[in-house]
Amino acid sequence: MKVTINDIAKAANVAKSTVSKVLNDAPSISEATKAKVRAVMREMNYEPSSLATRLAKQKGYNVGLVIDLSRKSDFLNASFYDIIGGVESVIGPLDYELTIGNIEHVGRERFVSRFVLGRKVDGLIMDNSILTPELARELNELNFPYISIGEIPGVAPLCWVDINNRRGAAMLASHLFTRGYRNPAFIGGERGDPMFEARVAGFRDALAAVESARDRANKPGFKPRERAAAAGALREEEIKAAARQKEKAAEAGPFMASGTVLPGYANEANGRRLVRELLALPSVPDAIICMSNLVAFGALEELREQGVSIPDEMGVATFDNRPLAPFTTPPLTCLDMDTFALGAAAGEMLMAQINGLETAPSGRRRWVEPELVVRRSTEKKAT
Amino acid sequence: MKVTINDIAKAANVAKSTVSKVLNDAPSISEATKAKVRAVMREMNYEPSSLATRLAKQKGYNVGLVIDLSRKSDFLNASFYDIIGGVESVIGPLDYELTIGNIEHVGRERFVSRFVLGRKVDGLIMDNSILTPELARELNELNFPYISIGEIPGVAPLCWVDINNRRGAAMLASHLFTRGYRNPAFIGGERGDPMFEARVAGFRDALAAVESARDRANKPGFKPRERAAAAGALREEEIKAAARQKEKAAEAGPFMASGTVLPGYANEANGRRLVRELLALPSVPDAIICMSNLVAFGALEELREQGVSIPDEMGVATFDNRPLAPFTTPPLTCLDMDTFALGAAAGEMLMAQINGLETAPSGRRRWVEPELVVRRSTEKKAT
DNA sequence: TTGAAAGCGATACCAA
DNA sequence: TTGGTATCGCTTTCAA
Repeated sequence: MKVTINDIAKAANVAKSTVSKVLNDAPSISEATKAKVRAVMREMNYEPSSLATRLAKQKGYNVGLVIDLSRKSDFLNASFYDIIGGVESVIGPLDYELTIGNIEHVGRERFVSRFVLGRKVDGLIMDNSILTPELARELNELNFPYISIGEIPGVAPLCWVDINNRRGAAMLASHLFTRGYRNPAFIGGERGDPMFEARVAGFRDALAAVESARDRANKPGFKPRERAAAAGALREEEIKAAARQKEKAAEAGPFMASGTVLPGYANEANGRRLVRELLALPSVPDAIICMSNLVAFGALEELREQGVSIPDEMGVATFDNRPLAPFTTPPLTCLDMDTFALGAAAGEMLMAQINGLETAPSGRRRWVEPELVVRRSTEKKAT
Repeated sequence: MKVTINDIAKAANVAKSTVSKVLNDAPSISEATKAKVRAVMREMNYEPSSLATRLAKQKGYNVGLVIDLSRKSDFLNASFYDIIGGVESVIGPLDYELTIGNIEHVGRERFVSRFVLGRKVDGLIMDNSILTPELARELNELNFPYISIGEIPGVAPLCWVDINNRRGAAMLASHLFTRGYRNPAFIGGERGDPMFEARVAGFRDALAAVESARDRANKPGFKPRERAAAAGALREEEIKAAARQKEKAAEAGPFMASGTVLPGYANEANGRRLVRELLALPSVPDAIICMSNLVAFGALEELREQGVSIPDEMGVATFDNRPLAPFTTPPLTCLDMDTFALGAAAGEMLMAQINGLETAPSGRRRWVEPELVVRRSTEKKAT
């Protein structure tokens, strides 16, 4: 039925070890026999058994992508295809396979044994909701290669890739300032969630940069660049924005960003609720940064119902381009995340680990930079 | 470093064949030795090598899900996570793994050899854009188990699972009639695409049922049920709808459904364009069924710009609930597809094939029934 | 440059 | 109820 290395050896009148060498293109085999053997292989439609190869080579050529199918993360859900695509794009050409593991059925405890000790895979990729600090420690002890999608602060020798959420939030806030908004708020997300914390931190970075610009506005020897750079990881455009904001502040009176942050599970209902809270504040913000598309959608709805005009009275910006940002009324200014690149980065780091390319400490984490997509929801008329 | 069956045998003072039997819980082994061996295994943290097991058993315990990452199907993209979840939910508990294969890197020709002859997997799941008739024939010849997601008309002994698109379209159209719309059109989709053809067929089923109801309206012995059932695969509610429509027709004058179908690649721009075409028709439809969310979104935009009120002057319904239907203005009536169930069905059929459960011809295809979700876009005021 | 034989880590059949 | 041994299909020394 199925043709094996022995069949080829017999048919080609050589030893099976010779066939094996031809398979691996060993330099010790003459071109003549190589050609002969290859001809036979082609003729008999031979394909080596990957199982046998992997057993003999003691290498799985397989990486595991572990997911928790019981938990429906909006983000993962929408970008899963892209992440897989990214991972595949780097491991595929290296002849590695991708197997999907569902932690739901395996169980958190038996998980390590099954995948790692059972040598099903040579490396693991998982998101930070699965990769608990304990699991990380266990894998570290076993010296087993793995990558986390999403940062995990605290666990020491850990490799991760993540969207640069902190910079992203700063970009969003800075964009709002550039557009003339003066008091942005941040809504949605849960305390303790690393992604939320990173974004809030970025939000504060931008506020600090702008405030610092204002404070120094009239002092001699003011250097907005250095100031802003010191306040957080800001880019040149953002620093320029801060400088411009400085001038605006002079014209438009005191700068009042209160930096309101209202957490809440990121769904539509909370988007609405948090906007109501915002509108009841003593100093009502004039712009909102939303944790997710759903929050933003809820916010948009509520603002419409309350008769608040977007973008003139209130600017709205959000994280993620998908699935809704281009399709709301008005379309939402947002941060587009390159999730394919995220997957590819994870794949690359994992391959580097597996193949023992010792990663310098700096190479142990990789940020994928988000991209600002400007749409009508923040197109404030020039004031 | 890693502990194997030999280590266990030595440590437990038994033959390795005995250990193997314990591993497989063979009845011939005494409880005493089982307990002893198991204790040793636990102590030594032993986990059998899946590679070795699979080689020895000559079974891969692995199914391949083949995708074409270069092609971005909106549908697959959005539901990929769910489909995977569905597949996993049935194969996981059976100790099968899921490996993702990207046909982009493998190449269409070398694909069969790699996956099938290379015995990487025991079965294949792929969508109908990958599973060409030639490939199907090849797999049939090899007697290799595979399932197509999405029907492929024509290829004889082929297993597939699919959303019941024909019934879905009929449900949508029938819903429109029930709501008092009288001349629905269908826009978007490409001729030759099985999904498009199936939906158009369902659309016509519903038209035929209603027309038949009208034709017989005043004749004695009219039996709407039998009539409608004969016209297409319609459900009871739909038949009732047809009957009600009959009465409406009597009050409201002649029934005029022209059954306009306007194909076009399913994107936003075509949604707009096709709506313009619709509005220029001699007999302008009063309702639209859209091939996809993007088409529907374009349609909504265009209608708004043209000042056509939804749902009063024009009803709009669409396929798919995701990603936009709940979030448009007005929210879209749609057909929600249970893609998790689709994946699960594919997994079940594949497992049945792999395990040689001879599937009766009737079991060779499985429809997943869509669900109608009614929203404001078709809430015509009672006339 | 080629071949023979010993693994890789399990399973499975046949004796004991 | 257990143990010995061939086997799965390929790789990898080590001799020839």
